[in-house]
Amino acid sequence: MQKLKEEIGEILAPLVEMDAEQVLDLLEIPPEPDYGDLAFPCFTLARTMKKPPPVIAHNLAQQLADRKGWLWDKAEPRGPYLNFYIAPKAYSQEVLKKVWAEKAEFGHTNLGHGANVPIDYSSPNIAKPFGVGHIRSTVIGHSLYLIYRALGYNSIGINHLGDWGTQFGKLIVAFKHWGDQSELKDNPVDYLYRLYVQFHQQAEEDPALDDEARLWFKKLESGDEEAVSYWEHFRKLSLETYASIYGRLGIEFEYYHGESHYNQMLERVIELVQEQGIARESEGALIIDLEPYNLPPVMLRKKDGATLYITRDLAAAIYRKETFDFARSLYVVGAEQTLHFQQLFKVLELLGFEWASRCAHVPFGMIRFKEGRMSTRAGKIILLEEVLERAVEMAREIIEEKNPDLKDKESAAEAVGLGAVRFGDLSNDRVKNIEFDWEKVLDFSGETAAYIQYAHARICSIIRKTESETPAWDDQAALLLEMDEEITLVKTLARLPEKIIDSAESYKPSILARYLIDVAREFNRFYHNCPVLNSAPEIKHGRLLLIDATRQVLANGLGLLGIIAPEEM
RNA sequence: GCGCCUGUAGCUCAGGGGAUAGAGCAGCGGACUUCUAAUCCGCGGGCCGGGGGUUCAAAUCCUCCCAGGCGCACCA
Repeated sequence: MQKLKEEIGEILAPLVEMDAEQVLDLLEIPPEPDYGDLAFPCFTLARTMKKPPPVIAHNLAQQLADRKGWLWDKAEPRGPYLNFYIAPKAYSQEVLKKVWAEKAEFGHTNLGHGANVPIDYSSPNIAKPFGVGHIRSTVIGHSLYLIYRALGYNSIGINHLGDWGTQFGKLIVAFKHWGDQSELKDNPVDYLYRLYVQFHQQAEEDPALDDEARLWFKKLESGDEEAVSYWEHFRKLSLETYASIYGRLGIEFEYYHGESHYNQMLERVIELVQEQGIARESEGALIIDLEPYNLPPVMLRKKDGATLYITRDLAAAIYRKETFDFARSLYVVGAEQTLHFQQLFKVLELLGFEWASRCAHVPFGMIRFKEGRMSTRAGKIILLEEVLERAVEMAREIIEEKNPDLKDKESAAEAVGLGAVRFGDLSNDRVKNIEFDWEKVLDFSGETAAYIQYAHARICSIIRKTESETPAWDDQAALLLEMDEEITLVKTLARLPEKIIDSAESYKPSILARYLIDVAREFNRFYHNCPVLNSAPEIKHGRLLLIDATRQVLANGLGLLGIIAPEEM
C-alpha cells in the first residue's frame, strides 16, 4: 500500500542520504511472508558506503531499533536486506476503511484526467463466422477498454470491421456463380462462410476466379451499383449476426467504423504521401520504400488502382488523431500482424506525425489446434457460439448437481460459462499461443473464473445470513484482525490499485486476472480456518468487514475483465 | 534466406536482475452433524532448451546455437 511505502520512505531517506522517492523505487516485496512485508535492498549502498550490504542492513536496523510507525512495527536485517514488518492491526484498519469508503471505485484512480484512448478491438471480417480466434481481440480489447476507464481515461471502443477488401470480390463472385437467396436469408453468416470456403476450393483448380474476384473488388471501389448492392446486403446481414454475440458477452463499442468508413479519405492519404515525397511507382503500383529502416516496402495502391489494407489503416490512424486527439491509440490485433503495424507506425512517423509514437500495437498469440492452426478458408474452425453454448451447458449441469435449489440457475450458468471462456483468454500472457482443448474450456476447477466467482458467491452467502445486507463500518472492529489468514488476505486486497495500473501500462489484463486468483485463494484459506458467523461478536464484526472488502475487490476486478460475479451459484 | 515471438515440474502456465524458482491440472493420502467440498490441507515431482558473456547477484540482461510458432509487394 502506498501509504506504508511513503511512511518508510520518509524514515529511511535521511539515514541513507537519498530522496524519499529513490527509496520508494528500491522497496520491494519479499518472497516469503517470514521476511516481512517490504524490503529495502542494500546492494546499491555498498558502493557509496564502502561496506558490505549485510553490514549496512544491520546498521540501519540498529538505528531504527526503537522506532516504529503507524503502519509498521519493526525493521529487521536479513542478509543484505532491511525488512519492514507491518503493524497488522493499523494496517488492516487502513486498508479495510479505504475499500469500505470507495466501494465500487476501489482500485480506480484518475491517472488519465479524461484523456482519450481509442482502442481498436474485435474487428471481425464481415461475412466470416465469429470463430474462437476472434474472441481474443474482443475480450482482451474490451477488458483494456474497461481498465483504462477505471484509470480515468476516456476509452473509445472502435470496431474496425473488415468490411472492405478483396474478400468481397470473392464473395460476390461466389454468390453470382453458386449463390441462393433463400439460403442466404436463413443463415447469412454461415452461408456466406460456406460460399467463401467453396470459392477457395474452386480457385485452386481455376485461378481465373481470383482474377474475377479482383475485378469485382475494383468495381466495388469505383462505386459500381451492382457490386455495392451486394456489399451492402452482405454487410448488413453479418452485422445483425454479430450483434447477438456482442450482446451476450456485454461487449460495447462507441463506433462501428469499418474499413469502408475511410474510403473517402484514401485519396487524401495518397496525396499526403506523395507531397512528402516518400512514395514511388514500382511495377505500376505505388509503394513506400522502408529499406533504410530494415522493413519491407509498403504498398499503398495496386497496379489495378485498388487500395490495400494499410492504405485504409493510415487513413484510420489519421482520422482517429484528428477526431479524438488521443493520449494513446491502441490496436488489439493478432501478433501475426506485427510487421504490418511496424510499417504503419513508421509511415506515420515519415509523414512527420509526432503522435506516431503514441500508437501501440497490442499483439496476442493465436488459438491453435494440437494439429495446427485454425483456418477460416479451409473451414477448420470452431465457432465461438458453440464454445459459449457448451460452456454454459456445462455450468448448468454442475449447478444442477451442486446447488439444485438455486432460484435463478440460468443466469448463474450464463455468468459461469461465459466467465470461463473469457477467463481462459485473459488469464495467460496474451503473447502466447493457446492450444484449443475442450477439456480445458469445460473445466471449472483450479485457476478459473469459477474459482473467483465461487469465492464471491460464498461471501455473499455469509453476508446474506447476517441481519444487515452490508456490515456497518466500525474502527474498533477493524482493529481486531490478527490471524495470519486475515492479515495475508488484507495485504492481498491492498494490491488491487497497483495491479490495475500494471495491467493498463503493460496492456495485460492477465496481470489483473492472476491477481484475482490470488485474492480468491487467500480468501479460501481464510474461509477454512476462520469462522465468521460463529465467532465472538467483536471478531465477527471485523471478519464481516474483511469479507465484505474481499467481495468488493473480487467484484471490481472481475468487472474489469468483463466477467459477472453472481451472488449465488 | 531475413525479421518478430515463444521455450520453466508429466501437462497447462506464473515469475521477466536480487533471498530457498511458484501455482493449477494429472497422481497419491487426508478434511463436509459447522458460514456452498466448483473448496481446503499434505506428499512426490525441476541441468528454468543448450553454450558463452555482463554483474556483487541471471530463469530474468547481451550474444551465438537448437526447437516450435508467426510474418516477409499487389490478402486482411
